[in-house]
Amino acid sequence: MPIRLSTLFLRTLREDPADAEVASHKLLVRAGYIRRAAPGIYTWLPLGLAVKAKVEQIVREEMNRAGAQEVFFPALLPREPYEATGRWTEYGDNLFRLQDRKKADYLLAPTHEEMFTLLVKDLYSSYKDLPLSLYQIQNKYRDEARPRAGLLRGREFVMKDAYSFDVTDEGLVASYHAQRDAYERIFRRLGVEYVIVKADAGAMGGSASEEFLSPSPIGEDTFVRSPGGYAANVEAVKTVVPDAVPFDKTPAAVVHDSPNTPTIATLVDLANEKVARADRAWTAADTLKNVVLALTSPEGKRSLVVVGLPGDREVDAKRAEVAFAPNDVEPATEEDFAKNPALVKGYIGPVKDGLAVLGEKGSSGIRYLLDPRVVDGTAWITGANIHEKHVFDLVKGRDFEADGVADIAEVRAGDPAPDGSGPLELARGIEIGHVFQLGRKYAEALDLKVLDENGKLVTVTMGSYGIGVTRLVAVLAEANRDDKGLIWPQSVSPADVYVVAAGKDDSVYQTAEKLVADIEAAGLSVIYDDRQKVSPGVKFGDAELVGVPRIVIVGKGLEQGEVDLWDRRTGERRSVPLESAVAQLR
RNA sequence: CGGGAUGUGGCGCAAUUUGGUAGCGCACCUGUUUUGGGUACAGGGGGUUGGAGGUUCAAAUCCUCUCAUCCCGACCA
Repeated sequence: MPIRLSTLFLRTLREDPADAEVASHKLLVRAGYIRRAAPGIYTWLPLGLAVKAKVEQIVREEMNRAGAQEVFFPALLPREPYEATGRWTEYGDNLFRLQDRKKADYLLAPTHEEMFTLLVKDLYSSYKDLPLSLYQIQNKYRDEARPRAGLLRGREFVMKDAYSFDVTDEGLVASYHAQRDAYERIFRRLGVEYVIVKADAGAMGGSASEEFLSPSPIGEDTFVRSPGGYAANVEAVKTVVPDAVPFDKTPAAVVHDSPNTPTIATLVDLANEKVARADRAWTAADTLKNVVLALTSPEGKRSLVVVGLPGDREVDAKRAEVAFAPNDVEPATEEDFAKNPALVKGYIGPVKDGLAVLGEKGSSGIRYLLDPRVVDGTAWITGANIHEKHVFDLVKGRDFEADGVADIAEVRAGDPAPDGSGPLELARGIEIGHVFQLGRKYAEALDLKVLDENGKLVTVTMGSYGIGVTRLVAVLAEANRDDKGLIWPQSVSPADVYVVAAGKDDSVYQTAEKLVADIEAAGLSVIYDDRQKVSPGVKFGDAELVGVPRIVIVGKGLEQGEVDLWDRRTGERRSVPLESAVAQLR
């Protein structure tokens, strides 16, 4: 049966909703696909549900083809499994927690690693049962601090989450690639542009991890890519280490007075004024900035670390977070400085009077790490650890050393790609999928073990694979639209064909009715605008807003025995004989 | 959590500066009209102006508090 606009639960809006910012959000609301129920929580109307079901079906088919089996967990879960893995607390405020009448703790699941792990543990106990891949398509709940852009970042959203279970590391890699391949097929079928970027595994633990990002200016994730095809999250970019340089011609380090130079900019100005060189001017890149960070371990122990990096670069908070995980990272506070008088704020450097200050062998004992660009032989202007004094030509490998490397400086456009494939450019993307080799973290925490062929208990290794289904609907809407409305790819359109009956004669509606039936008999689904009292302009406007890519207009062409085929994407309209219309649509 | 903005019928807005008892467009209902680009006309229903307290003869408007939403940032598989 066709979807009839005369009875469809739909009210299109002429104006953009005031609370919507991005185009996909405005259009999905205006065209009657979704309604906001609460911040970051949306109701799906019939048209929206149809699109969501199309996306889900494609995901389902490719998951099944990849050998994964569908299950369905509750969204409402008890606390205990999440307590066992530490995530009841680790998830923090983002977790929706609630209590039943007996005051027992529950949560609305933000993700289901624990439950899948326990389910497999519940039923399986032999290596013969593995490998195994399971998945579900289900609502997830995260109490986001700031939901935004409609479906893009909601507090309730639909996710396909899959998990693989293997005995061996090689098995895990195979399962991982089966999912990764399925993802590529899914996004190709959906017509979604994507790039695969190397990602950091973050709080999920485990090792190998890749993100599928859909490039978009409204994306929340910044990634880098090179002309040679390298792509990665900024967190995952490894800085290219320059070769060591000779320093036999570099003059000995000299301390200069540098009053009122607490910042890099003021220091560079002073250097050019008082310590001018013949060959070129000093720049921020000649200075070594020593940033003091406070690390807090999971046990709550606080310690300081100093990181030296070229003065023209800032610390990237996300890269720092990754580099120092599982510790929390924050800038050192006044209190930290007060407790460590060896650190002369604004004038921090690795040596004072030729003796090491920073580093575990230094007088302060504070750990000292360097940006990878600070290689042996490079000379720097840096703090002298004396108020209002800096040292010039301090050479790494000659005058100072460090305890190690900290690759936490910001990545900039033009930086070389780690694999030598050219200069990096920065781009924005929306995360639409994520594949992880989790390893044994969850299996260990929840004691998922099977007997191997020798009758020995071995811990299972797992992978976790997510696709944001409702987010994909928003991504598709964002990428497929014009100023008139949505333009769905055929693969997810709420119907295959949209038939507009334009006219007032009953004969127009009778003919359209027959045509709709014929189209459906040919196996295509139809949305049929059968509203008799609505003017053609309104019908055309709604057709464009709703965005079914193929539209058939039944109206005044009937006098010549013709109907119009209207391509929503190109705007092209052409008249064809009524009898051949169905054949042309197929 | 920090910064900014906004809360007025279902939706989008005006009236707030200068207090006088709420108005416009869309949507909705009735009738006539129109039917290939959001027809036209007439009539109609619907709002205790986010909430609480205060000032005043009188509060959407002024004051205090509070709640909510949106945007930027922080945060975030």
